[in-house]
Amino acid sequence: MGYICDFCGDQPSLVYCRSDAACLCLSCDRNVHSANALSKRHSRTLLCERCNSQPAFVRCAEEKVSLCQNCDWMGHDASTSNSTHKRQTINSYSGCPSSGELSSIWSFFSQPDSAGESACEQELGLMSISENIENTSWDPTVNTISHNIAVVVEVNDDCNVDKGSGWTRTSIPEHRPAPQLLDQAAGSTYTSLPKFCPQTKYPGLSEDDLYDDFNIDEVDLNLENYEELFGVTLNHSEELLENGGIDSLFGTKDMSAADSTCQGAVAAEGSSIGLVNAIQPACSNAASADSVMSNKTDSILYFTTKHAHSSLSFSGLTGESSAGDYQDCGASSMLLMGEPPWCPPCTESSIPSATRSDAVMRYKEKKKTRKFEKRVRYASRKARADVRKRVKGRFVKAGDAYDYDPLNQSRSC
DNA sequence: GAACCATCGGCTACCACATACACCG
DNA sequence: ATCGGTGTATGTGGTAGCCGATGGT
Repeated sequence: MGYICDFCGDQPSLVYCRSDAACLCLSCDRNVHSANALSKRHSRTLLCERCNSQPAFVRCAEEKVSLCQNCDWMGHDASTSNSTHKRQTINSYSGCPSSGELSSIWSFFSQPDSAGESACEQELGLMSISENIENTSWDPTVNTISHNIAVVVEVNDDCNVDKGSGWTRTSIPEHRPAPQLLDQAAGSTYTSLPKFCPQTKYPGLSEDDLYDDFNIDEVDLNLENYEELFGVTLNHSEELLENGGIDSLFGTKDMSAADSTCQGAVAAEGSSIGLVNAIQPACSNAASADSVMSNKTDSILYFTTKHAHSSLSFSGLTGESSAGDYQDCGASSMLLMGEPPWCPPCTESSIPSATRSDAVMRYKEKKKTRKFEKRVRYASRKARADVRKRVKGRFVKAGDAYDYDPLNQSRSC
Protein backbone atom coordinates (compact mmCIF):
# COMPACT_ATOMS: atom_id res chain seq x y z
CA MET A 1 0.00 0.00 0.00
CA GLY A 2 1.22 3.47 -0.76
CA TYR A 3 2.95 5.41 -3.47
CA ILE A 4 1.26 3.61 -6.32
CA CYS A 5 -2.47 3.28 -6.76
CA ASP A 6 -3.62 -0.08 -5.44
CA PHE A 7 -6.15 -0.38 -8.20
CA CYS A 8 -4.41 0.58 -11.42
CA GLY A 9 -0.92 0.10 -10.08
CA ASP A 10 0.13 2.87 -12.37
CA GLN A 11 -0.68 6.30 -11.06
CA PRO A 12 0.61 7.67 -7.78
CA SER A 13 -1.90 7.13 -5.03
CA LEU A 14 -3.47 10.22 -3.62
CA VAL A 15 -6.40 9.24 -1.49
CA TYR A 16 -6.98 6.58 1.08
CA CYS A 17 -10.17 4.59 1.37
CA ARG A 18 -10.60 3.12 4.78
CA SER A 19 -13.39 0.79 3.77
CA ASP A 20 -11.22 -0.76 1.13
CA ALA A 21 -7.99 -0.19 2.99
CA ALA A 22 -6.69 0.99 -0.32
CA CYS A 23 -4.58 3.81 -1.65
CA LEU A 24 -5.98 5.09 -4.89
CA CYS A 25 -5.29 7.68 -7.50
CA LEU A 26 -8.08 10.13 -8.13
CA SER A 27 -9.16 8.46 -11.29
CA CYS A 28 -9.46 5.01 -9.76
CA ASP A 29 -11.02 6.52 -6.69
CA ARG A 30 -13.81 7.82 -8.84
CA ASN A 31 -14.12 4.66 -10.83
CA VAL A 32 -14.15 2.36 -7.86
CA HIS A 33 -16.43 4.46 -5.76
CA SER A 34 -18.92 5.25 -8.43
CA ALA A 35 -19.59 1.55 -8.83
CA ASN A 36 -22.60 1.42 -6.59
CA ALA A 37 -24.46 3.14 -3.84
CA LEU A 38 -22.54 1.40 -1.12
CA SER A 39 -19.15 2.16 -2.47
CA LYS A 40 -20.18 5.78 -2.79
CA ARG A 41 -20.51 5.84 0.95
CA HIS A 42 -16.92 4.89 1.51
CA SER A 43 -15.20 7.56 3.48
CA ARG A 44 -11.97 8.65 1.90
CA THR A 45 -9.36 11.18 2.68
CA LEU A 46 -5.95 12.20 1.50
CA LEU A 47 -3.05 9.88 1.89
CA CYS A 48 -0.37 10.75 4.37
CA GLU A 49 2.45 12.24 2.36
CA ARG A 50 5.02 11.07 4.81
CA CYS A 51 4.35 7.40 5.38
CA ASN A 52 2.20 6.99 2.27
CA SER A 53 0.27 4.27 3.94
CA GLN A 54 -2.20 5.88 6.28
CA PRO A 55 -5.03 8.31 5.84
CA ALA A 56 -4.03 11.89 6.41
CA PHE A 57 -5.33 13.48 9.51
CA VAL A 58 -4.08 17.02 9.41
CA ARG A 59 -2.48 19.34 6.91
CA CYS A 60 0.58 21.17 8.07
CA ALA A 61 0.38 24.61 6.57
CA GLU A 62 4.03 25.30 7.24
CA GLU A 63 5.40 22.18 5.63
CA LYS A 64 2.56 21.91 3.14
CA VAL A 65 2.18 18.23 3.73
CA SER A 66 -0.73 16.06 4.72
CA LEU A 67 0.03 13.85 7.64
CA CYS A 68 -1.55 10.92 9.35
CA GLN A 69 -1.92 11.10 13.06
CA ASN A 70 1.21 9.19 13.74
CA CYS A 71 3.36 11.23 11.42
CA ASP A 72 1.76 14.36 12.76
CA TRP A 73 2.72 13.38 16.25
CA MET A 74 6.18 12.39 15.20
CA GLY A 75 6.75 15.55 13.25
CA HIS A 76 5.08 17.96 15.58
CA ASP A 77 6.09 16.65 18.89
CA ALA A 78 5.83 19.21 21.63
CA SER A 79 9.53 18.91 22.22
CA THR A 80 10.33 20.17 18.78
CA SER A 81 10.02 23.57 17.25
CA ASN A 82 7.62 22.11 14.76
CA SER A 83 4.99 21.83 17.44
CA THR A 84 3.97 25.38 16.71
CA HIS A 85 3.18 24.63 13.10
CA LYS A 86 -0.26 25.58 12.06
CA ARG A 87 -2.28 22.60 11.10
CA GLN A 88 -5.75 22.09 9.81
CA THR A 89 -7.88 19.05 9.88
CA ILE A 90 -8.39 17.16 6.68
CA ASN A 91 -11.93 16.28 5.89
CA SER A 92 -12.97 12.97 4.59
CA TYR A 93 -15.45 12.71 1.81
CA SER A 94 -17.68 10.18 0.21
CA GLY A 95 -19.39 9.98 -3.11
CA CYS A 96 -17.22 10.67 -6.11
CA PRO A 97 -16.46 14.34 -6.24
CA SER A 98 -14.49 16.05 -8.92
CA SER A 99 -11.19 17.63 -8.10
CA GLY A 100 -12.93 20.94 -8.05
CA GLU A 101 -15.23 19.68 -5.40
CA LEU A 102 -12.32 18.31 -3.52
CA SER A 103 -10.75 21.70 -3.68
CA SER A 104 -13.77 23.09 -1.98
CA ILE A 105 -13.36 20.54 0.76
CA TRP A 106 -9.64 20.98 1.03
CA SER A 107 -8.64 24.53 0.42
CA PHE A 108 -5.08 23.46 -0.18
CA PHE A 109 -6.06 20.85 -2.70
CA SER A 110 -5.35 21.38 -6.33
CA GLN A 111 -5.27 18.62 -8.85
CA PRO A 112 -5.79 18.89 -12.55
CA ASP A 113 -9.05 17.24 -13.28
CA SER A 114 -8.81 16.04 -16.80
CA ALA A 115 -11.98 14.14 -16.42
CA GLY A 116 -13.95 17.24 -15.65
CA GLU A 117 -17.09 16.32 -13.89
CA SER A 118 -16.90 13.20 -11.88
CA ALA A 119 -18.21 10.12 -13.51
CA CYS A 120 -21.09 9.52 -11.25
CA GLU A 121 -21.97 13.14 -11.23
CA GLN A 122 -22.34 13.00 -14.94
CA GLU A 123 -24.36 9.88 -14.65
CA LEU A 124 -26.57 10.85 -11.86
CA GLY A 125 -26.44 14.56 -11.73
CA LEU A 126 -26.95 14.23 -8.08
CA MET A 127 -23.67 14.89 -6.51
CA SER A 128 -23.34 17.94 -4.43
CA ILE A 129 -21.35 18.89 -1.49
CA SER A 130 -23.45 19.23 1.54
CA GLU A 131 -22.13 21.90 3.76
CA ASN A 132 -25.03 21.91 6.06
CA ILE A 133 -23.37 22.28 9.36
CA GLU A 134 -26.48 21.40 11.24
CA ASN A 135 -26.87 18.20 9.40
CA THR A 136 -23.92 16.41 10.79
CA SER A 137 -25.64 13.10 10.67
CA TRP A 138 -25.91 11.81 7.22
CA ASP A 139 -28.50 9.79 5.58
CA PRO A 140 -26.83 7.06 3.64
CA THR A 141 -29.69 6.97 1.28
CA VAL A 142 -29.05 10.51 0.23
CA ASN A 143 -26.60 10.64 -2.54
CA THR A 144 -24.56 13.56 -1.49
CA ILE A 145 -20.99 13.95 -0.55
CA SER A 146 -20.94 13.61 3.14
CA HIS A 147 -19.07 16.64 4.12
CA ASN A 148 -19.22 16.38 7.79
CA ILE A 149 -18.37 19.24 9.93
CA ALA A 150 -15.93 19.11 12.73
CA VAL A 151 -16.35 21.62 15.43
CA VAL A 152 -13.03 22.66 16.75
CA VAL A 153 -13.06 22.79 20.48
CA GLU A 154 -10.73 23.36 23.27
CA VAL A 155 -9.40 20.19 24.75
CA ASN A 156 -11.13 20.53 28.05
CA ASP A 157 -14.16 22.27 26.83
CA ASP A 158 -16.14 19.14 26.64
CA CYS A 159 -19.55 20.18 27.52
CA ASN A 160 -20.13 23.69 26.45
CA VAL A 161 -19.80 23.31 22.77
CA ASP A 162 -22.32 22.37 20.24
CA LYS A 163 -25.02 22.18 22.78
CA GLY A 164 -27.53 22.14 20.03
CA SER A 165 -26.69 18.68 18.99
CA GLY A 166 -25.45 17.71 22.39
CA TRP A 167 -22.10 16.47 21.31
CA THR A 168 -19.11 17.47 19.43
CA ARG A 169 -16.95 16.16 16.74
CA THR A 170 -13.37 16.99 17.01
CA SER A 171 -10.32 15.84 15.24
CA ILE A 172 -7.95 16.97 17.90
CA PRO A 173 -6.12 14.30 19.79
CA GLU A 174 -7.15 15.24 23.24
CA HIS A 175 -4.03 14.42 25.08
CA ARG A 176 -1.91 16.38 22.73
CA PRO A 177 -1.43 20.07 22.55
CA ALA A 178 -4.20 21.17 20.29
CA PRO A 179 -2.88 22.02 16.88
CA GLN A 180 -3.40 25.54 15.82
CA LEU A 181 -6.18 24.78 13.55
CA LEU A 182 -6.67 27.06 10.67
CA ASP A 183 -9.98 28.32 9.71
CA GLN A 184 -11.63 25.30 8.35
CA ALA A 185 -15.26 24.90 7.83
CA ALA A 186 -15.38 21.22 7.88
CA GLY A 187 -13.72 18.42 9.67
CA SER A 188 -13.00 14.85 9.19
CA THR A 189 -15.52 12.20 9.62
CA TYR A 190 -13.88 9.09 10.72
CA THR A 191 -11.29 10.71 12.86
CA SER A 192 -13.88 12.43 14.85
CA LEU A 193 -13.82 11.61 18.48
CA PRO A 194 -17.22 12.12 19.93
CA LYS A 195 -17.40 13.47 23.39
CA PHE A 196 -20.23 13.13 25.74
CA CYS A 197 -21.42 14.95 28.73
CA PRO A 198 -23.33 12.22 30.42
CA GLN A 199 -25.01 14.48 32.86
CA THR A 200 -26.72 16.37 30.16
CA LYS A 201 -29.59 15.52 27.96
CA TYR A 202 -29.35 16.02 24.27
CA PRO A 203 -32.27 17.81 22.78
CA GLY A 204 -32.48 17.20 19.14
CA LEU A 205 -30.19 14.27 19.20
CA SER A 206 -31.96 11.17 18.13
CA GLU A 207 -30.73 7.74 18.91
CA ASP A 208 -30.13 7.26 15.27
CA ASP A 209 -27.85 10.20 15.25
CA LEU A 210 -26.07 8.85 18.21
CA TYR A 211 -25.67 5.34 17.04
CA ASP A 212 -24.82 6.25 13.53
CA ASP A 213 -21.91 8.21 14.67
CA PHE A 214 -20.91 5.65 17.19
CA ASN A 215 -20.40 3.23 14.39
CA ILE A 216 -21.27 0.58 16.84
CA ASP A 217 -20.78 -2.13 14.35
CA GLU A 218 -17.23 -1.04 13.95
CA VAL A 219 -16.37 -1.00 17.57
CA ASP A 220 -14.31 -3.76 18.93
CA LEU A 221 -16.64 -5.74 21.01
CA ASN A 222 -14.97 -8.31 23.02
CA LEU A 223 -16.20 -8.81 26.49
CA GLU A 224 -15.60 -12.39 27.16
CA ASN A 225 -11.98 -11.76 27.90
CA TYR A 226 -12.70 -9.34 30.58
CA GLU A 227 -12.59 -11.68 33.47
CA GLU A 228 -9.57 -13.51 32.30
CA LEU A 229 -7.81 -10.30 31.64
CA PHE A 230 -8.80 -8.33 34.67
CA GLY A 231 -9.41 -11.15 37.04
CA VAL A 232 -12.53 -9.49 38.29
CA THR A 233 -16.16 -9.75 37.49
CA LEU A 234 -18.37 -7.19 35.96
CA ASN A 235 -20.10 -6.11 39.08
CA HIS A 236 -18.80 -2.58 38.83
CA SER A 237 -20.87 -2.02 35.82
CA GLU A 238 -24.05 -2.24 37.73
CA GLU A 239 -22.84 0.46 40.02
CA LEU A 240 -22.09 2.55 37.04
CA LEU A 241 -25.45 1.87 35.59
CA GLU A 242 -27.14 2.75 38.82
CA ASN A 243 -25.21 5.95 38.90
CA GLY A 244 -26.56 6.78 35.52
CA GLY A 245 -23.44 6.04 33.60
CA ILE A 246 -24.75 4.19 30.62
CA ASP A 247 -28.16 5.71 30.71
CA SER A 248 -26.62 9.09 30.75
CA LEU A 249 -24.40 8.17 27.90
CA PHE A 250 -27.10 6.79 25.74
CA GLY A 251 -30.15 8.37 27.13
CA THR A 252 -31.92 5.08 26.91
CA LYS A 253 -32.54 1.95 28.79
CA ASP A 254 -32.55 -0.01 25.62
CA MET A 255 -29.41 -1.95 26.02
CA SER A 256 -29.50 -3.55 22.65
CA ALA A 257 -27.40 -0.82 21.22
CA ALA A 258 -25.92 0.35 24.43
CA ASP A 259 -24.78 -3.15 25.19
CA SER A 260 -22.72 -3.30 22.12
CA THR A 261 -21.10 -0.03 22.81
CA CYS A 262 -20.43 -0.46 26.44
CA GLN A 263 -19.10 -3.88 25.84
CA GLY A 264 -16.62 -2.16 23.69
CA ALA A 265 -15.81 -0.09 26.71
CA VAL A 266 -14.52 -3.06 28.57
CA ALA A 267 -12.81 -4.41 25.55
CA ALA A 268 -9.46 -3.31 26.75
CA GLU A 269 -7.10 -4.90 24.37
CA GLY A 270 -3.89 -6.47 25.34
CA SER A 271 -1.92 -3.99 23.37
CA SER A 272 -3.24 -1.19 25.45
CA ILE A 273 -1.66 -2.14 28.66
CA GLY A 274 -2.34 1.21 30.18
CA LEU A 275 -5.94 0.63 29.60
CA VAL A 276 -5.87 -2.59 31.47
CA ASN A 277 -5.27 -0.83 34.66
CA ALA A 278 -7.21 2.18 33.88
CA ILE A 279 -10.70 1.40 32.92
CA GLN A 280 -13.58 0.13 34.83
CA PRO A 281 -16.22 -2.03 33.36
CA ALA A 282 -18.93 0.11 32.06
CA CYS A 283 -21.86 -2.14 31.80
CA SER A 284 -23.27 -5.39 32.81
CA ASN A 285 -25.24 -7.80 30.74
CA ALA A 286 -22.26 -9.92 30.15
CA ALA A 287 -24.53 -12.60 28.84
CA SER A 288 -24.68 -10.97 25.48
CA ALA A 289 -20.98 -10.65 25.20
CA ASP A 290 -20.50 -13.71 23.12
CA SER A 291 -22.84 -12.45 20.55
CA VAL A 292 -20.90 -9.32 20.04
CA MET A 293 -17.36 -10.44 20.35
CA SER A 294 -16.49 -9.88 16.79
CA ASN A 295 -13.90 -7.31 16.12
CA LYS A 296 -14.83 -5.26 13.16
CA THR A 297 -12.48 -2.49 12.43
CA ASP A 298 -10.04 -0.20 13.95
CA SER A 299 -12.50 2.35 15.08
CA ILE A 300 -12.16 3.87 18.43
CA LEU A 301 -14.57 5.90 20.37
CA TYR A 302 -13.26 7.92 23.14
CA PHE A 303 -15.73 9.15 25.66
CA THR A 304 -14.92 11.78 28.12
CA THR A 305 -17.20 11.69 31.07
CA LYS A 306 -16.17 14.93 32.54
CA HIS A 307 -18.71 14.69 35.25
CA ALA A 308 -17.25 11.53 36.62
CA HIS A 309 -13.66 12.45 35.82
CA SER A 310 -13.29 9.17 34.12
CA SER A 311 -13.09 8.02 30.60
CA LEU A 312 -14.06 5.03 28.65
CA SER A 313 -12.08 3.99 25.70
CA PHE A 314 -13.43 1.91 22.89
CA SER A 315 -10.53 0.36 21.18
CA GLY A 316 -10.52 -1.81 18.16
CA LEU A 317 -6.91 -2.75 18.43
CA THR A 318 -6.08 -6.32 18.21
CA GLY A 319 -3.39 -7.92 20.17
CA GLU A 320 -1.35 -8.57 17.08
CA SER A 321 -1.74 -5.13 15.71
CA SER A 322 0.96 -2.61 15.66
CA ALA A 323 0.57 0.98 16.48
CA GLY A 324 1.18 1.84 12.91
CA ASP A 325 -1.67 -0.27 11.76
CA TYR A 326 -3.99 1.84 13.75
CA GLN A 327 -2.42 5.16 13.74
CA ASP A 328 -5.27 6.46 11.75
CA CYS A 329 -7.81 5.82 14.38
CA GLY A 330 -7.25 8.64 16.69
CA ALA A 331 -6.93 7.76 20.27
CA SER A 332 -5.84 4.24 19.61
CA SER A 333 -2.44 5.49 18.77
CA MET A 334 -2.63 7.65 21.75
CA LEU A 335 -3.15 4.64 23.87
CA LEU A 336 -0.23 2.92 22.37
CA MET A 337 2.16 5.75 22.32
CA GLY A 338 1.72 7.50 25.55
CA GLU A 339 0.30 7.61 28.96
CA PRO A 340 -3.40 7.16 29.20
CA PRO A 341 -4.99 10.55 29.25
CA TRP A 342 -7.47 9.74 31.91
CA CYS A 343 -7.21 9.37 35.60
CA PRO A 344 -7.19 5.68 36.33
CA PRO A 345 -9.97 4.76 38.68
CA CYS A 346 -7.75 2.12 40.11
CA THR A 347 -4.11 2.59 40.67
CA GLU A 348 -1.27 0.74 39.11
CA SER A 349 -0.65 -1.13 42.30
CA SER A 350 -4.19 -2.28 42.66
CA ILE A 351 -3.48 -5.27 40.47
CA PRO A 352 -0.29 -7.18 41.07
CA SER A 353 1.95 -6.76 38.08
CA ALA A 354 2.68 -10.46 37.83
CA THR A 355 -0.99 -11.29 37.77
CA ARG A 356 -1.61 -8.63 35.24
CA SER A 357 1.13 -9.67 32.89
CA ASP A 358 -0.02 -13.21 33.30
CA ALA A 359 -3.50 -12.25 32.38
CA VAL A 360 -2.30 -10.22 29.45
CA MET A 361 -0.28 -13.15 28.17
CA ARG A 362 -3.23 -15.47 28.43
CA TYR A 363 -5.36 -12.92 26.75
CA LYS A 364 -2.95 -12.52 23.86
CA GLU A 365 -2.59 -16.22 23.38
CA LYS A 366 -6.28 -16.71 23.28
CA LYS A 367 -6.65 -13.85 20.92
CA LYS A 368 -4.15 -15.29 18.52
CA THR A 369 -6.33 -18.29 18.03
CA ARG A 370 -9.27 -16.20 17.10
CA LYS A 371 -9.95 -14.56 13.82
CA PHE A 372 -11.80 -11.39 14.43
CA GLU A 373 -12.12 -9.50 11.29
CA LYS A 374 -12.04 -9.98 7.63
CA ARG A 375 -9.37 -7.87 6.14
CA VAL A 376 -9.50 -7.11 2.49
CA ARG A 377 -6.09 -8.12 1.22
CA TYR A 378 -6.61 -7.17 -2.35
CA ALA A 379 -8.56 -4.02 -2.93
CA SER A 380 -8.65 -4.65 -6.64
CA ARG A 381 -10.37 -7.96 -6.15
CA LYS A 382 -12.83 -6.39 -3.85
CA ALA A 383 -13.49 -3.67 -6.36
CA ARG A 384 -14.18 -6.23 -9.03
CA ALA A 385 -16.37 -8.32 -6.78
CA ASP A 386 -18.28 -5.20 -5.90
CA VAL A 387 -19.26 -4.63 -9.50
CA ARG A 388 -19.66 -8.22 -10.60
CA LYS A 389 -23.07 -9.40 -11.67
CA ARG A 390 -24.77 -12.04 -9.58
CA VAL A 391 -27.57 -14.53 -9.48
CA LYS A 392 -28.82 -15.19 -6.00
CA GLY A 393 -25.61 -13.83 -4.65
CA ARG A 394 -23.43 -15.98 -6.83
CA PHE A 395 -21.19 -14.63 -9.48
CA VAL A 396 -22.27 -15.32 -12.99
CA LYS A 397 -20.28 -15.55 -16.16
CA ALA A 398 -19.87 -12.40 -18.09
CA GLY A 399 -22.64 -12.21 -20.59
CA ASP A 400 -24.93 -14.59 -18.76
CA ALA A 401 -28.28 -13.56 -17.46
CA TYR A 402 -28.12 -12.04 -14.02
CA ASP A 403 -30.63 -10.93 -11.47
CA TYR A 404 -28.49 -8.34 -9.78
CA ASP A 405 -26.10 -5.87 -11.24
CA PRO A 406 -24.44 -3.68 -8.67
CA LEU A 407 -23.84 -1.08 -11.31
CA ASN A 408 -27.37 -0.86 -12.59
CA GLN A 409 -29.21 -2.69 -9.87
CA SER A 410 -31.52 -3.89 -12.53
CA ARG A 411 -32.55 -7.23 -13.83
CA SER A 412 -31.43 -8.62 -17.08
CA CYS A 413 -34.36 -10.90 -17.56
C1' DG B 1 -40.48 -31.31 33.22
C1' DA B 2 -40.70 -33.11 28.45
C1' DA B 3 -41.98 -32.72 23.73
C1' DC B 4 -43.01 -30.18 19.81
C1' DC B 5 -42.97 -26.26 16.74
C1' DA B 6 -41.71 -21.64 15.02
C1' DT B 7 -38.42 -18.17 14.86
C1' DC B 8 -33.97 -16.20 14.92
C1' DG B 9 -29.16 -15.69 14.18
C1' DG B 10 -24.64 -17.50 12.97
C1' DC B 11 -22.04 -19.94 9.82
C1' DT B 12 -20.68 -21.67 5.34
C1' DA B 13 -20.75 -23.15 0.48
C1' DC B 14 -21.34 -21.43 -3.86
C1' DC B 15 -20.36 -18.82 -7.99
C1' DA B 16 -16.75 -16.26 -11.90
C1' DC B 17 -12.64 -14.50 -12.69
C1' DA B 18 -8.57 -11.48 -12.04
C1' DT B 19 -4.46 -11.99 -9.91
C1' DA B 20 -0.76 -13.91 -7.05
C1' DC B 21 2.31 -17.45 -7.01
C1' DA B 22 5.11 -21.52 -8.15
C1' DC B 23 7.27 -24.02 -11.48
C1' DC B 24 9.66 -25.02 -15.76
C1' DG B 25 12.32 -24.31 -19.93
C1' DA C 1 20.77 -15.16 -12.80
C1' DT C 2 16.98 -13.49 -15.43
C1' DC C 3 12.92 -13.72 -18.28
C1' DG C 4 8.68 -15.44 -20.32
C1' DG C 5 5.09 -18.90 -20.49
C1' DT C 6 2.01 -22.00 -18.14
C1' DG C 7 -0.77 -24.02 -14.58
C1' DT C 8 -2.72 -23.73 -10.04
C1' DA C 9 -4.37 -21.47 -5.88
C1' DT C 10 -6.42 -17.62 -3.84
C1' DG C 11 -9.67 -14.11 -2.71
C1' DT C 12 -13.57 -11.20 -3.39
C1' DG C 13 -19.26 -10.26 -1.95
C1' DG C 14 -24.29 -11.49 -1.77
C1' DT C 15 -27.34 -15.12 -1.13
C1' DA C 16 -29.40 -19.63 0.09
C1' DG C 17 -29.46 -23.15 3.06
C1' DC C 18 -28.19 -25.58 7.09
C1' DC C 19 -28.05 -25.95 12.01
C1' DG C 20 -28.18 -24.85 16.83
C1' DA C 21 -30.25 -21.86 20.26
C1' DT C 22 -34.23 -19.88 22.08
C1' DG C 23 -38.96 -19.09 23.36
C1' DG C 24 -43.81 -20.25 23.42
C1' DT C 25 -47.40 -23.69 23.80
